Amino acid sequence: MATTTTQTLSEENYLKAIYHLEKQGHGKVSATAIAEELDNNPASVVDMLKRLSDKKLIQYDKNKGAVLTASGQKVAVLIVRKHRLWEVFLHDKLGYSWDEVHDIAEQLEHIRDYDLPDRLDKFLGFPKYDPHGDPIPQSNGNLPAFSSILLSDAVVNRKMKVVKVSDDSPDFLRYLEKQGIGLNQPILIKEIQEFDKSVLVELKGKKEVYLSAEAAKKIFVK
Amino acid sequence: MATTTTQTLSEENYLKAIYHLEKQGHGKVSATAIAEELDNNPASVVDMLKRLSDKKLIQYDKNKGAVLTASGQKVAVLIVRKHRLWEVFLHDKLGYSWDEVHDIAEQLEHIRDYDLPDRLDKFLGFPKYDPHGDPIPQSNGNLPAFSSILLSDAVVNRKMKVVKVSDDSPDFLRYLEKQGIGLNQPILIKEIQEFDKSVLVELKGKKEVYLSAEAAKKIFVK
DNA sequence: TATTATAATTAGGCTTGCCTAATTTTTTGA
DNA sequence: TCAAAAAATTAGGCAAGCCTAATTATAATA
Repeated sequence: MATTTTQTLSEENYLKAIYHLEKQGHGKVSATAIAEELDNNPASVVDMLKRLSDKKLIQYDKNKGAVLTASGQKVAVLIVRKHRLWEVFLHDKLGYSWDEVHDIAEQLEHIRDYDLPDRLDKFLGFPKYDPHGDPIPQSNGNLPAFSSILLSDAVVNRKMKVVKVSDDSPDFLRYLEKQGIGLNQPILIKEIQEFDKSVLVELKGKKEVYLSAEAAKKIFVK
Repeated sequence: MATTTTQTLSEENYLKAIYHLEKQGHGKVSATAIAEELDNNPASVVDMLKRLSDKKLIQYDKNKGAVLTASGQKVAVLIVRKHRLWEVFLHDKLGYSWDEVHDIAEQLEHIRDYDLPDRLDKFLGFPKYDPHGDPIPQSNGNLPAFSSILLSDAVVNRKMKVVKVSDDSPDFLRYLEKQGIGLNQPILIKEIQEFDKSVLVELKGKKEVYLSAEAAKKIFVK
């Protein structure tokens, strides 16, 4: 009974937003949280949640927030898969830097073709992670295993490797770039300041950099 | 004074349609012709022509039809460039057949990024023609030289090569495929029937095929 | 608990881009 | 030239998605 309907661009963006918010796990996915994520008005969100509910893509209850149904989840995961595959394409094949790929992938993720994600996946050599270290959902919807800790939770004097950043905004990524921090790069945590939780790390070439607590909370290491 | 505004998806499709109709040169580009091309209602077309006129992307006069302005032309050519580059990507890199690429490129052509067309072009090795033999506009808007004649206008007993088809619909392309006709393929025109203008051609392996006058009018040879 | 702040909802409105039906204009050809 | 056919336009409407402003529920706190 796979009544496979199609989603509008806007519906896809809502499902993706709900998926990300569920994943982050800051409690229930409220209308306000979605509005903030998508930078639009709570009243608009209520409209859309109604529509997504009617289409059985989510369950919505004012008190419990929005929850993806199995089919909503499937749609959302596919969008994330496409987004991350396209990011790899843009980065690896077209030479875009990691701070440029997100916005373009934001458009490419909506391209509809049954075969395209798998063909792209194969063409790219079945990558496991995107240029920000985020795991790429497989064709079956599974996410590759991924273990890491926040840089802000790391132990001093341990050699680690940057494996993911959880903020793909150009501003943040360019800031990291400027500090000399990139994906898969070894770093040594020298000290964590007590008073402001800022982290002093040593990069290749003995270069030392202070990262604010805010930044350290967006960097995952292993 | 390059007041570079952005077009909606629908506006882009109208500009592209007008571009193609201008190119075909069946006289003026009327509202009805556009409606037919886009498979929508003439009343809707009038709406949109008004909007495109206001934005100075076209000039519209009921009697003279729609004509792209310089800036409208620029937008249209870029869309065509993107469409054809993506078709090459889908065909050459992802292994799609020539009847599958059009519909996906129809979506990809709307992806917006200043650098993308040029980067894609470079990545693909600066192709001159798409998988249907249509010339790809260069970065500066120029079209590569292209000389060919319609198969229906060809002379009997001449060895020629299929260089372009002017109908990218899957049905037509799959029909050609089934007949054994593909791009860059040598064919010998054996005879043209007087009574129905159908064309008998010889393909590789001495295989002989009758093509209807309608089909022959959509195949370009050189 | 009562008050206040926050969240959710409702009502009403806007733009885009499409539609149908009716009307007017233009073209064609008898 | 004039009637019929074709093309263009106008009027009125609709759904998707967004908005603001006003209202109602819920949660937090003095």
